[in-house]
Amino acid sequence: MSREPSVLPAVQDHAAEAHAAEVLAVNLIAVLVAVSEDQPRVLTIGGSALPSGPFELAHRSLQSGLRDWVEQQTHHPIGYVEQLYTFADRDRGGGEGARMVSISYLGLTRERPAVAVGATPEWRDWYSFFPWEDRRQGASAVEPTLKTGLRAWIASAADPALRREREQRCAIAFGFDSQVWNEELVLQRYELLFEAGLIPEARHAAPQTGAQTIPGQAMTGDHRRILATAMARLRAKIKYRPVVFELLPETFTLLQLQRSVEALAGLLVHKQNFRRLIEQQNLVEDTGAIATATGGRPAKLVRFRRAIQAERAVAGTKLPRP
Amino acid sequence: MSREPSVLPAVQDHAAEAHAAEVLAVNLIAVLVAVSEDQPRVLTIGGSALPSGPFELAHRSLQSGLRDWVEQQTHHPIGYVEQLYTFADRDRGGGEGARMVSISYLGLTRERPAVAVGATPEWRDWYSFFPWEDRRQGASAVEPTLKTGLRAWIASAADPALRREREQRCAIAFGFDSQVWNEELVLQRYELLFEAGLIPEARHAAPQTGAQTIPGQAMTGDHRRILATAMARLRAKIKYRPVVFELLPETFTLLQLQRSVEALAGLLVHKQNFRRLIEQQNLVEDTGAIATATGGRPAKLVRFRRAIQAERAVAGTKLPRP
DNA sequence: GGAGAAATGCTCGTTAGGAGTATAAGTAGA
DNA sequence: TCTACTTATACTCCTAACGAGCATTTCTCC
Repeated sequence: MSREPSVLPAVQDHAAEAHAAEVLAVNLIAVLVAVSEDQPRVLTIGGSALPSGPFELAHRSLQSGLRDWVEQQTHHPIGYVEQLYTFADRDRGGGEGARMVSISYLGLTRERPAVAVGATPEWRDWYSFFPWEDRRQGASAVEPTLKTGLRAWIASAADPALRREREQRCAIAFGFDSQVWNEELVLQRYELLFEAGLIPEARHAAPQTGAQTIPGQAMTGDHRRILATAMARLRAKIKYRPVVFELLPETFTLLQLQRSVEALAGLLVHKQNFRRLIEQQNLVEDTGAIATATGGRPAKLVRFRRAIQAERAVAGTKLPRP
Repeated sequence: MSREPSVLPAVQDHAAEAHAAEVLAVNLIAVLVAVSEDQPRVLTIGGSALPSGPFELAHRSLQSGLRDWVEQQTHHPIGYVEQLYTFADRDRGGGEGARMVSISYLGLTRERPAVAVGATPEWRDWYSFFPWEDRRQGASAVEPTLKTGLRAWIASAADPALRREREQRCAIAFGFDSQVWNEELVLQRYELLFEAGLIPEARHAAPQTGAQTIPGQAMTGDHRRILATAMARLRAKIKYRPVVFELLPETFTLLQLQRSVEALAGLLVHKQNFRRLIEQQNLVEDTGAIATATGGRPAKLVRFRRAIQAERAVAGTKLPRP
């Protein structure tokens, strides 16, 4: 939570109901996610910024403000919206004392008819911003670069205690030293790389080790961090709440469902166990239709049982291990 | 998420980077929790309001702003702070068009030397606001009143579909019809009671059924809802992150730990299984000291192993069933 | 010295979930 | 038409996690 630079000392005089409440600009930022062709996509403006806009008095509420203008931009209804995090930046824009409060949201939407590539807004594969987060083919291609960079950073620690600490944090976040990869630690990994100065945004913090920058596109301001937050939240959420369905078409096959979960988690799962899980939770029902196979035996087309939401405090789509 | 009244229609003209960003007052609200004498307490101002204050330019960040003035008020360090939710209310204070954005936080602190009762601020048992949430002695005393009220509300539904829906929501939230009580659904329960007009705050919404109001103290504005949010979050969190320790003294016995968990969850747990869980997770270590028993065989005094935080992506204190 | 209260140790049975084997039913191409 | 390949679907096995009890130990208080 140490996202804000610690510039000023703490103040003591703010039992300040005395002077009138100060006013600040409030901004809404959306991380809008869809899945197409087995890739999770995120909606960007100009390729490297998240859509964002001011919260206005005319808006009915924060959420509807967000909904309104996102739908206007994408011309698609957003099924699911949830608040992510609110933060305040001193740095941002307008000099001295200016302050903006940003409220970020995660939104899920269906795969939509393709929008022209290069257009604004544009859907981008979220792994183009976080290549190391995709481990569906095993360790990603950037892994060696990343490991080298982190090792250099660990080694560059002045005292042994600090070195030990860095070592441990890396081990947990990246699954070094026989630890397992935890797909939910997206934000921790990003923050480590940031601290280690291994990503372009960090070109001012942390003693440079001279190590090269990790592949993976940067984003405007701290939008990449916000995306990391969204990814972490979504990866956690699909395990205990059936939100994946917001990303799928009305009817789908179990494999499609599985591929979507895998795309989000960045991990492959055991097919048979995945099906068992879905079935025993009664999450889907047959439509009677059969999928025109892409190869292999045709699969039943199923649909999400919305009723399940009402029936019980729904456990959710757990995902089995690879 | 339908907390804001739907007054105005959605607006369409807000691709509005054009006109200058509008400015709004930003408020910080704290739900500060402690446990003493096996009761969870929440810090109130004037007995029925949560501490809150404006976010000011002088504050280093949102979190430190909160920390600053809460510590100033309570004269105690807060070990743990996490953001809860941000909302905007049209209604609140200064008429027409005035709008305030409120950012709520959950804070955990140690049991402190008692503050005089009746003082401001004052620590209050959180079950005095939510009597139905304490099921450590089995169903609470208010349960019959509550059940009657809800049944009346269900019956008052115009068409059968609506009736059926209400029935189901109650069954899930309150564990009617042989469903089990889920201690995490604090907010859902509150919202149902609100909708049913069974609590004082709701004295304007929903067709009154004439049923009496449920016992349980109301709070200023929507503070009771925020407290519900905090309770839900905390009850969920203690199951997968070792945050209970923030509420305990430096050294403690396993029973003390258990009682604290039970106090928060509002449920009793199986003692032996609870110990097994704690032990196999290596969450605590012996201090060598022995507790001067209150009755019964003396217990080992243990302390929380802070190291655990670093060692692994810590699973957390799971709690066994009653 | 007996009763009561807690601490602590151990067992048992069920279930969730990880992993693998086997078989069925399509498509694409030789 | 036959073969290879791909995917769907059904079962089996095994282990760890966890809910539920029983039993024993070690105190304090009558």
